[in-house]
Amino acid sequence: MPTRSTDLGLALSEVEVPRGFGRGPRWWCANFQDAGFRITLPRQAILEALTNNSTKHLSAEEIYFEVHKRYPGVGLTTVYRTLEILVNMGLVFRFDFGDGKSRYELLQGPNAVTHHHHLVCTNCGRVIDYTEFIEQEKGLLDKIEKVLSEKYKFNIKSHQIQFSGLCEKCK
Amino acid sequence: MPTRSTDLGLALSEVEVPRGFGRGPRWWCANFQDAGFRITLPRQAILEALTNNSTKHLSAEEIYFEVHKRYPGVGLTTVYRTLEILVNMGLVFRFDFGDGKSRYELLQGPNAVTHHHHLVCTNCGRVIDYTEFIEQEKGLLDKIEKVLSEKYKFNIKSHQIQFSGLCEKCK
DNA sequence: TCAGTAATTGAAAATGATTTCCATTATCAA
DNA sequence: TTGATAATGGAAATCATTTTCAATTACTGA
Repeated sequence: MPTRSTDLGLALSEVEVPRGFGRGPRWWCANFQDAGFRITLPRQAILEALTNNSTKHLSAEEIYFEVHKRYPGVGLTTVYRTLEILVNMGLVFRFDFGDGKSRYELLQGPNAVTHHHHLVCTNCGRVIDYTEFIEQEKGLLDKIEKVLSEKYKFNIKSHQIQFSGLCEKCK
Repeated sequence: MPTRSTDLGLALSEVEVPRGFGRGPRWWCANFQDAGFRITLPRQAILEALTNNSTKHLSAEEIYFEVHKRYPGVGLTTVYRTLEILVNMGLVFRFDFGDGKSRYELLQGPNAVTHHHHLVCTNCGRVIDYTEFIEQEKGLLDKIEKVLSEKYKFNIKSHQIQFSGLCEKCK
């Protein structure tokens, strides 16, 4: 049985790897070790949760609940700490839709979402990931990124476009 | 003397109106009254502070300090309440650069900034308002806004573009 | 001009997301 | 296997923002 347990009452199962992706469930291990971080069970659990929910915009607490389903020993503090590491490493992007809590999305990995363009209702908080104009946006954004990187000496890691307004119900 | 005082110890001075702008210091009064809100001294002070600092990205507390210089009787609670009204009316835009506090910028009025495109350092929090590519961005964004408004039945009020990364010092 | 009335206010308390503290536990290089 | 040290979880602390509430104020109609 591909399960092992620890004193904390955690259990790590093997993750199903979708066919067609070049990188397995532990694609991030090299990132961690190169940066001097250790591979721990809580971190594996958190990355598993992020990978399995890459199309959602989970908050830290929602990630905690998600992790908690399978690894009840992992604490909310560790979720926050791990997310900070992941954001700093550029593996995860932190969004803010104005509802007072940060939201997180995988930037790299087997289920990474690469397009972070949103339509946000400022009243009810509904978020739509729109995928129209990807190509046109990409062309312009790449050009802008190149120019800004050089002019302002920034090492640009990501970008976002956000339209805000009122959705049909809230108008 | 163009100053009057109240029981709260407030003092409202006349505001210098820059020549060349079509709208005076009270351009927002109609917005407030049409929406059923009253014109009060604290609200005048807060709009004055926003107008005089339109190129900065002030937090609620910074706006409070700014207001406090001339109107020491105005409380932080009122600053928050007024900002919420202004954001809902579309006169002010609320940003979040990831440092845990919201930032506010005038969308309308004599000193309004219309271009909300930023380059943010995720380490030190430095924010650069870049003005390159305004025309090209505008063309594409207007087109996207039109299509998204119709498709998703949104009443879009504003947009933002944000590039995140590390500045020269933090690399 | 002058109340009457409901909106607005400031201070203090409450809230809620995130961080810090610290004693315990787990990872991994030697 | 072991020891140094990184990582952990729970509790407490922090900090931005919101709520509560009694006092004050702005605007309405007389």
